[in-house]
Amino acid sequence: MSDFKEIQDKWQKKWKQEKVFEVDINKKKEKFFINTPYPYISGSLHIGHARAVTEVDVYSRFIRMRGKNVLFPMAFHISGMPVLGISMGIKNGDEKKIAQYKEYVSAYVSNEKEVEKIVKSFEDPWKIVEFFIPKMKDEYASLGLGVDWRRSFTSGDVEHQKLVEWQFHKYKEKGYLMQGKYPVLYSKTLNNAVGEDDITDGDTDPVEKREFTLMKFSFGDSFLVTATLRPDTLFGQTNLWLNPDVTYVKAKVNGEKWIISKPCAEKLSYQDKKVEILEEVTGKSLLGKTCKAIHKNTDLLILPFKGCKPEIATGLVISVPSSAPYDYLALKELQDSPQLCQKYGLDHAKIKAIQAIPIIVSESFSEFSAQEVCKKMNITSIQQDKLIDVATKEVYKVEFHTGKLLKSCGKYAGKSVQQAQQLIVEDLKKEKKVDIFYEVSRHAVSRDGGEIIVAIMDNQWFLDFNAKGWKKDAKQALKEMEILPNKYRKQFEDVFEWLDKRPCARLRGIGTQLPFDKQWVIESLSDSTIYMSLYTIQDKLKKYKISGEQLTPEFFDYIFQSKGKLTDLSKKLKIKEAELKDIKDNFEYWYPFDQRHTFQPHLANHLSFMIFAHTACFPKDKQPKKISLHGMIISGGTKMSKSKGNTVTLMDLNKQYGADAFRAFLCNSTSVDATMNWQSSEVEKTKKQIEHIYTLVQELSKNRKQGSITNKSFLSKIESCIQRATQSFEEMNLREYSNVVLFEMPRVYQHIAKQGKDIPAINDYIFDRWVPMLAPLCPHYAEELWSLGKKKGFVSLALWPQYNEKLIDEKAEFIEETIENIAADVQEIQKLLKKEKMEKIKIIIAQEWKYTFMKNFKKLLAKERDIGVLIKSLVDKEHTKDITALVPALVKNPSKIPLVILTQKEENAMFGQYKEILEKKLSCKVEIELAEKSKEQKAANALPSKPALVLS
RNA sequence: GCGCGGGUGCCGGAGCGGUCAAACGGAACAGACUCAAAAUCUGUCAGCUUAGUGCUUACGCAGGUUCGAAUCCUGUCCCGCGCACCA
Repeated sequence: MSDFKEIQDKWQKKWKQEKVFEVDINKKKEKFFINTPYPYISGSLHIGHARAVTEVDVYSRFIRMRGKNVLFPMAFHISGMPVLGISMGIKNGDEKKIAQYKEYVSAYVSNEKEVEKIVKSFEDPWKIVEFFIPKMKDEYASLGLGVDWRRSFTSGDVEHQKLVEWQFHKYKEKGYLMQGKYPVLYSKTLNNAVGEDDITDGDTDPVEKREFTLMKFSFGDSFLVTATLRPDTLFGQTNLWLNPDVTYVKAKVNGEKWIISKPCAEKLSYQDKKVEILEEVTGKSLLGKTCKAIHKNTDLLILPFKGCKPEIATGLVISVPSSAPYDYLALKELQDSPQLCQKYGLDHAKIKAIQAIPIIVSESFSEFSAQEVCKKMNITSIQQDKLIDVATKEVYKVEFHTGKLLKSCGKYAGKSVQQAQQLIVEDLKKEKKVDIFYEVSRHAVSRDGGEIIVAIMDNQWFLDFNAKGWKKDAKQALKEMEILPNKYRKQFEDVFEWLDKRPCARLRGIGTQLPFDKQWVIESLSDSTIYMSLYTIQDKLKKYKISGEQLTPEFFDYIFQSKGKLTDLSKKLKIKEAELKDIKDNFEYWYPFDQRHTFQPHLANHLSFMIFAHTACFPKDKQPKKISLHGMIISGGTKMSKSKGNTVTLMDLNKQYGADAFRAFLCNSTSVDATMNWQSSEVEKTKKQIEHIYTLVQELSKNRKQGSITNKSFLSKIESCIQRATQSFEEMNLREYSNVVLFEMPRVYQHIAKQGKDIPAINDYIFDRWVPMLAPLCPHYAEELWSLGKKKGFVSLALWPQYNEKLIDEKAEFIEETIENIAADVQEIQKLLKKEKMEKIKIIIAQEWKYTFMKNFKKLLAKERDIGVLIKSLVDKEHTKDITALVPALVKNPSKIPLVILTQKEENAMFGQYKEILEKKLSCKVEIELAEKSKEQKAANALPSKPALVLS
């Protein structure tokens, strides 16, 4: 057996040398442009990266063999934070990152000193890109991809950047961009917005932004400002909590005097507020005083609760003892203990008089949910904070979804909690009694140790998907697009419906600057929505040495939108007319792309943006034609991750299994849209299977000669294999296709090979078909077999076999099956009889009338199920008894109706023909007789294609 | 919570109104080949039954529609994924 590695390298080299996959305009052929999202540079590639490209490759190889001019290009994405993050990590001496990248680099470079030098150079992000891109190309190529690498680029290349600039000019012209306020996670030390990977443990314990409602309680010339997540409990407020040990501040916030915690004052200054601290106010000094309620004309007592933390929100909390377990317990503690009140100098009687106000009932709680949940969970003390947190969540969950406001809530009575939250905040906002404050969901720090808070950007750039007409255009484009599988269309529609505004630029990261506001960098999902168009012209831009300055908006207007005049543009940009025309011709020939194949979770973001972007930038006839989606990939039953150690890189893959085994496993283990589970033991089996096929085909190729094949059943089976493979492929059902070439074909071949007849002709026939059929799946083995079989040219460029429908012969297959069934039945009976030797087998063919009956019955059954009616219409006087017995049995078990119903004569002839074969196989005499002439009792049991058997 | 997808035999995983005890693969068991093993091939692989083509219980759970449901509907439990600046 030849080594897969050797074969793989040999053919990959040949493909490259002979430029097999470099394609140009060919007006004689129909073009097919397929692509998949460009991968992000981040180190070694793993099998997760490989799924989309491999599926595209297998499928596109089929399309190519069907005679189309196939373009499969690929590029690389480097925008955004990750590359920058790597380089910053290395610069900052992040040991984990340095070790990780040393490992990656040493996979390619053996000299340790050299490795160190290279990793050090990664302090410049471009060095990372420069180092990894060639490696990634090689790794991709090792999968046997038919990529036209001449058209490759990165999202940092000038051509790409100019394209994106043009795109954003288009957005601006159409009014699809807007600026506004936007809350972001923000590091105080980095002075910048941060993402998950900038935050310590941000990936494992994500930080969310929470929207608090600030309520302003009048207190002399100032306001005591509390923060709550439950504005719906407004009417249950009984008092105010603050921490007696904390020193608060009085601060001027947008002109008003607010009493809040010190950290809060600082945070507010990041949230679009003007803040000036006036003086300090101790918590103690406020205890026992009152402030004005905001929803009615009463006073609220200010009471101590040590659970109020100055770091969270304002450090002041409004008390709702009916719904909030903390409030209920804190109040109860004071009410139960005159001593405690005395300690704080409070009037116990006044506190004792405070009563929880019922405001909400829900599915599982009464109007005193706080009290109830504490009782249920055995919470008796304010000290049990872990339990109280759980209780609070539980109450909130139930009340939020099922709660209704009671009469006590004035005009909000009868509203659901969800509705009330919105209405109350809206109304109070009008009266200027509330404000909005954002807080992080947990204490978090950025990697340099700085605190994470929420800041409001007030000139954030947004893509406005609701801008005039955009959605309508996108929906229309979607309508005309093919979605595979189509079940995802509805999801697209839903996503389109809720898409609103999306921030599209950031203040940091690698990428293209917003051309009209250069402090912003276009965000990395927004800069990768129309780059597929660049594939059509990138090689020409390089060939004609077009510079960045020449790639002006007019240039793209002309190429992509046919705006402007060739002669004027040529003069202006100093590009030769012929060159401009060639570039445009290329775009016109290849675009739009025929298919984009990608990961299903991209649907709600990338793919949707892509459709929107295309409607904004390209004419109607250049919209994407088809989107196909694949499922995710897991390893050993769980998500791949470094920490689990179950990541399989393409380098591992190449060492152990090789491209063909991987391709076969990928396509065969599951359907395209389902989750694929990588299990090395299973891959091993697939590898064996393809090696087995390789040996088998190699052997059979040695004994070939054109000739006629008498076995019709065999021909029929192979022709239907081709038919099935072809049809499956057309629907991109790679699994079914691979089933046919990996399992069905060898089975059929081995079955016929055993009969030992017409072997050279059979070998010749199957070789010509099977090898090309294997080529999309296992291109390396297929090429090798093709050349071993002395065929000319690349099988990758050969034509896909045509199937001959006329040879697909249900009857022939049926006959063969029937004979095999008879043989099996005989052996079965023999076993039951424990009969070692048989002298004779009598095959008794059913009575003639049963054949006509069966034929009629089958026809009738298609539209009639009523047994009574069936009997009535089928019965004849002679066979009443038999028919009344047969009909119910056949209705109940239609599997007894033969697939093909022969005539008695045909069946008799068939058995006559196979008599000798049966005799040989069963090694005894075979006698055939018609039931009409038989004296055997069993003769009555015979049915079409199920003769009665009598052994002796 | 919202949205989407899914729960099938020892396992992976097809099937999406009748030919379904359920494709295909794997494991397991028995047999052939072999000195032996691997590979390969053949058979068995829910249970019972039988001179064969028969019966019963089965496709998360509970109901329903239908002559007929793994497949359609309703409810219910469980699992996975996405939820916006993150590529």
